[in-house]
Amino acid sequence: MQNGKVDIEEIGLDQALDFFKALGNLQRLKIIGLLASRSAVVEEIAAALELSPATISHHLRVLRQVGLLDVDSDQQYRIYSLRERRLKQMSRELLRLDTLREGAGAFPEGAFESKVLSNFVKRGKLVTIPAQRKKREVILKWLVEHFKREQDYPESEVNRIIGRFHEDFCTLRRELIMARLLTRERNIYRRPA
Amino acid sequence: MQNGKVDIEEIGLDQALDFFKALGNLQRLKIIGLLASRSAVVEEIAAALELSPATISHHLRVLRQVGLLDVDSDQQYRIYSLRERRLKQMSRELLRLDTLREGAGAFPEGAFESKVLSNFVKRGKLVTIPAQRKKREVILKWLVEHFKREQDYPESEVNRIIGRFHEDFCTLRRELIMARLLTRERNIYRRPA
DNA sequence: CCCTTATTTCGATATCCGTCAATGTATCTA
DNA sequence: TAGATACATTGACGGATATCGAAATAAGGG
Repeated sequence: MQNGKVDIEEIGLDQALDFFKALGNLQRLKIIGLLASRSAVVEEIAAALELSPATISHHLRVLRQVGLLDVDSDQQYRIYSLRERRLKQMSRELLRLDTLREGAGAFPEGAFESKVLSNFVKRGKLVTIPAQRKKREVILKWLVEHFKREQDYPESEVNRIIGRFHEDFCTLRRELIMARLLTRERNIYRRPA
Repeated sequence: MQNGKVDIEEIGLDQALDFFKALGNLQRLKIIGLLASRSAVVEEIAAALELSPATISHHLRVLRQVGLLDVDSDQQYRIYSLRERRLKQMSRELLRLDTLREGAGAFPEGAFESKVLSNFVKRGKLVTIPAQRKKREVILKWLVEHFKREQDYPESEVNRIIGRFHEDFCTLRRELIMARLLTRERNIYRRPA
């Protein structure tokens, strides 16, 4: 390996993908295993795995492209060897959860929610109260947005606001309390901060 | 997870292969990333990745089969979550070199060598001395097998033994010394232990 | 019970990928 | 320089796999 070449690089989702793809193949895993004991030339590996040199050459290129192999030239031969440091580095850093999290993006807040809302809210009215918990949660969160935070509401006012969207304000008010989206003390309702 | 079930299992080459195959796919990597932030149901993931629920279900099965996911039932839903311990365990143990070494088998001592020998040795005679270093090494190792270890040989005896296989015993004798397969002190030759 | 909803399974299709023969290229030998 | 050797590359073929629609399954709700 040339001097001054940096061995540690930034690892993103693409790097991880290429790495796992490279190792997600039986022959390539075997090649790694073989090179873990000693370095070798193409024909040796081909003989060991009973594959054609062309195939081995192909696999070696894949492994080289993810930085797992070093190759030295000697006469006509190219001697492949395993970069153990790289392998260890990968196994350490590739599966760090924060890396995966940011690489994958996040749940689109609104993709599922907006679908539910568009299904249950027509022309500003809540047509039915979803029976399924996950959807009901979405509706309740949407409902509670019509309340200001840290402000006192008498029960009559709560009923009036909810009543704008659905006649059964009684059920919805109770659900909001159960979901802890509203609190009640001495018949005074608040939306917590 | 059920009580008493062992979380740590033996890891072989097949396990490693399935694991890397499972992660060697962009959508599945993204799913891991999503579930690293919070657990979710199939349709949420489908919405996040803009794929059909059927496709997500397929990917989730693959990830479940390598033990990366937990699934809990709630109402009609199945809530998938990431088994972080398993992920960490895999990243620690999967790429241990000794595991890979034994899983891959070793170089078949003789596959490459026997090919060289059959090419250069005809009816017990060495037809030519291979010019290429690797093949010459094979021939030299084969030659030195005709010497007993830890035994003194005068030069005339060395020449006689080598001469049984090739007329140019002079070159071969020198090569054997250079390859340290024989040693020479005061014109006495030995094959080291 | 019938209907709705979430998920899985099945079948079909398109794409990706592993493999090898043939060809190209560089290096070494005679 | 011609010829051999080791390896890389290309093209083609076949098998694996990702994807989705449709049908089956499961679990509730009215």
